[in-house]
Amino acid sequence: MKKQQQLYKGSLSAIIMKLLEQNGRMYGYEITQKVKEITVGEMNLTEGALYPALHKMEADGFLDVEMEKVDGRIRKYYKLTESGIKETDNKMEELENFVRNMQSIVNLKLT
Amino acid sequence: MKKQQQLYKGSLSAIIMKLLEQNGRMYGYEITQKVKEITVGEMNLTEGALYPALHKMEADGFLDVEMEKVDGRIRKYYKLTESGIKETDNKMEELENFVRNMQSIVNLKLT
DNA sequence: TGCCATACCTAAGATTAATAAGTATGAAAA
DNA sequence: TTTTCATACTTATTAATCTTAGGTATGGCA
Repeated sequence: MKKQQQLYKGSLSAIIMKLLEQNGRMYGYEITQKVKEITVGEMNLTEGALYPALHKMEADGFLDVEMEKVDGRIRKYYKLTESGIKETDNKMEELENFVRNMQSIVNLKLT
Repeated sequence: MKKQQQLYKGSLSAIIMKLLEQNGRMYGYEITQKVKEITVGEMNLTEGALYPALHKMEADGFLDVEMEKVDGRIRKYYKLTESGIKETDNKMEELENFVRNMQSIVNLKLT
């Protein structure tokens, strides 16, 4: 049993937005699975964090939603709005600056 | 006026510990100045976050304190304990894993 | 039948940083 | 000389964001 990577608080929205940017549209559960897949199980987005985050981003006008019934189950597909695309760029710049600054301070070893 | 970099929550203790590891011992105010200097003003540790964090790390046994009076002012010098050194390694490994995973997900552009 | 994966949801709690306010010294500027 | 600024510490309140822990429901498989 591998140790779960804890999320640094503030990074979740960047993850969501970037995945939506890359994939066009996704539904919540799909996002959790994608993150698990990409990080080989090291990161696990909890649903208790994910869904409220999606709702907030929608309320903020960064995401649009489409409901679809697939195999008897409801899926809510999210995609970035125009404003969401801009916000994605902002978030990414912030994240990159953060990592750069952390690099300077703590001398990260990234293989 | 440059935009201040917000801290991703969870990163503060890693910053403090790594600076103490590099510099042997430091006092609170010195840590804030060091971070400002290294990041060219982009990061600004708020004192309301820093001091409580130092107190908690001391309470957790990761830091030792020495009080000194310099120029009529009290300074509290902190240094890592044995347990603090181990914790520093853990924190750094976590941080590196986090950045690696973020790399895989969002494709960070680091100059 | 019961369990598991899928797919959504929310309430309560914990953690952690920001904001804002305070105390105090000493040096430099007005 | 009075005020302002940098130094140096402190704490309480607020805000943001995640975890934990529950809940509902469908459909496939053992």
